[in-house]
Amino acid sequence: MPELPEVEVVKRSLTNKLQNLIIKEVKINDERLRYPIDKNKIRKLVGLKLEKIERKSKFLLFFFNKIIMMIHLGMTGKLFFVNKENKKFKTSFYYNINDKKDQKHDRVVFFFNKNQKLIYNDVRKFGFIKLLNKKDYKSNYHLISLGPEPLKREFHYYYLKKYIKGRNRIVKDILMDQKFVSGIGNIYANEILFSSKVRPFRKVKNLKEFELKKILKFTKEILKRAIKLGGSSIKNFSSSNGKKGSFQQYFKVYGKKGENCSNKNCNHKIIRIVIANRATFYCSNCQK
DNA sequence: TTCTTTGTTCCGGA
DNA sequence: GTCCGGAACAAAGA
Repeated sequence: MPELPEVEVVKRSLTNKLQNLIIKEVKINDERLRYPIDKNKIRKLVGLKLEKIERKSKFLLFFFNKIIMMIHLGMTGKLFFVNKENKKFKTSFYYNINDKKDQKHDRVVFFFNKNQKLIYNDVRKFGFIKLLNKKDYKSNYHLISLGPEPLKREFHYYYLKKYIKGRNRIVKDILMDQKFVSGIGNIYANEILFSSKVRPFRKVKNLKEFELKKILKFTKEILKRAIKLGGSSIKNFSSSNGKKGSFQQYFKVYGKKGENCSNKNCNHKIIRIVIANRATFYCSNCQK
């Protein structure tokens, strides 16, 4: 579930805590993630200083001298920070260190100096950790074909117009296409289209200029607001007794099948359909 | 047992 | 060759 806003929140919070610390040990509990972890490469991190953390699309990039560690959280990947008092945090969110259910899925533990730890936890193991040298990084196939970052200036009307020219695809599909724009997944695609008042299965070639401009505007607005609110936490996050991201409180359609449309003067119910095997929610009255 | 969840890749057909 | 849509895949919980 982590999409651009959640990954950005993780990046910011970890930067505060881990920048300039040195890795002392890496413990692998389970290397069988989406791609098996290269144990030899990951051990080479020992002794290196974490210089900075960046985010590209939904990827986290941990820069060490000569080595870059790329982490993708997949569906259920989480990064926990554990401070020297042994308090465990999910990014900025407090967790119970003794929660055995959580610990079961701790796949990799990074021990830093000053008694700080970073834990990669992943229930379903769809995430991955790759180690790249500078050369691999430049040609990495995950990164090389990514479209622009939606919050940057290069994601603008003329780019969009040019990209969709001659394409016969539906708008929800293209919003989630990482080659078109980076970092948007199913949840935010649903929300963006609701705010833009565009039905998810409209063909991009049939969208009017004002509709395309709304999609651009709401893409930027919704992602920014979600980052500001600490991202969205859904499902199993609710069991924690600490702080959570709160954007999910502002979902207007995602997961709202059968509920009343949130727009004033609309008494229609939110519909759920499946597009390209993905749950898709919309209001047939408000979205044209 | 079956269904659901997601991002990504793969493949067949147009 | 390119584009598009659907299926498959990963794993685990309900």
